[in-house]
Amino acid sequence: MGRSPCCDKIGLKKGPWTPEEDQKLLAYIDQHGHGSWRALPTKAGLQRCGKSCRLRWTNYLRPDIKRGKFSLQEEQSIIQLHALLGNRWSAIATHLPKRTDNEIKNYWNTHLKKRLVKMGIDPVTHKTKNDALLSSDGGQSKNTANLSHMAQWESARLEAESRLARQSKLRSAISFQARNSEFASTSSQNQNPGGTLRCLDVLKAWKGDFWGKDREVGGGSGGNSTTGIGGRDQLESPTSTLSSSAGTGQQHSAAFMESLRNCSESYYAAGIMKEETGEEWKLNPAQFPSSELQDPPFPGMDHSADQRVPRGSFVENFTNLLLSTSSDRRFSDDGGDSDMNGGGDYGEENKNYWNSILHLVNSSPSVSPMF
DNA sequence: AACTACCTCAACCGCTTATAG
DNA sequence: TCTATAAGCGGTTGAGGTAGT
Repeated sequence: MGRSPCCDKIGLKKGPWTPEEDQKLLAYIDQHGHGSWRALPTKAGLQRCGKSCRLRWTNYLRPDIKRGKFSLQEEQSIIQLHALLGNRWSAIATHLPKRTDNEIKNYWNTHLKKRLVKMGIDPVTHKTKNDALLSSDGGQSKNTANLSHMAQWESARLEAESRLARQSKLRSAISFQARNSEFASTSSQNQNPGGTLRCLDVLKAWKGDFWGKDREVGGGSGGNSTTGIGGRDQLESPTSTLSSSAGTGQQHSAAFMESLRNCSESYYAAGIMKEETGEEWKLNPAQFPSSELQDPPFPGMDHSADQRVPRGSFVENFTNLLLSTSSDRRFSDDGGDSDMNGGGDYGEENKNYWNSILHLVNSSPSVSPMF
């Protein structure tokens, strides 16, 4: 399988973009959408490869990118999501809709990682040095295995969500031409920058699978989604409709319409609106067998029934599981725990740490304002 | 002022995955 | 099923900026 020559082609420019090039790219995408990135440079009159154009657009020119300093909350979000997802920058970026994966990655490597190291926390494992020593005792293989198992499951979920997103993007691209005549610009919509509205909130999907959907729509019991208007719970998470009843779609739409009043890009809004109301995010059972999404081999869960109701508090179980890897706490199958050997202040710290991660993904922090 | 070391981040590289034919 | 192509993603690089000496 031969690799395309990309920028090695003679005559293609590399390096920093000039304002003139930016203008050309912006003007072209404004008018036509990006379409095929490979074909774009020729059509737009740019001496660049398509890949370079795509990166310039996604990382810099996209109109909805929030640039500048990261807020404290954004920093916390990144750290916590990194603890959960690792170096999955694109996945992390979906939780920080106005930030690009590249920006988050850079910020992590240049700021946050160093800060964690200074604090004595391993930026890879998110464990303190003490914890690393404890782990080396070797008495926690079971809990570590559980955590690993969960991480693998989460990875599988991310991949599945990713597939779904790509399919939806494709459909969007197809419908783009039709919408193009109505809207002056389609660039944001077509690209769906950072998944602003389509954020693949796999973690919420996960939560939703276990907790049911009444918390997802209109409820927003946790975190900052207090108004129900313009909040991510209602707007951007495609997964929020994955397992909800058909009736919730209208609720989504209503909340979404409300949020549109704050949206300066009507074309953008309309494009997504179509998808929200058009059941774009409904699961295709053929591609997502229910078992794939609803059968996590997770301790403490009752897998026997169709409605997989956790026997205990899912958050509690999850936190305990995570915590157990550092405090040698056994995790029993019925959600209980026993043999609390270590912990103390340190265990409490860890519990708070991981609880904060869960809180983050459950409550859709204030980093999520849509526009 | 001049030099050096370090930092930041836009951009590139190359691998992986998805998709069309 | 196989192959070629396109796109996405994460790791890395290097030019420009800044702080320290």
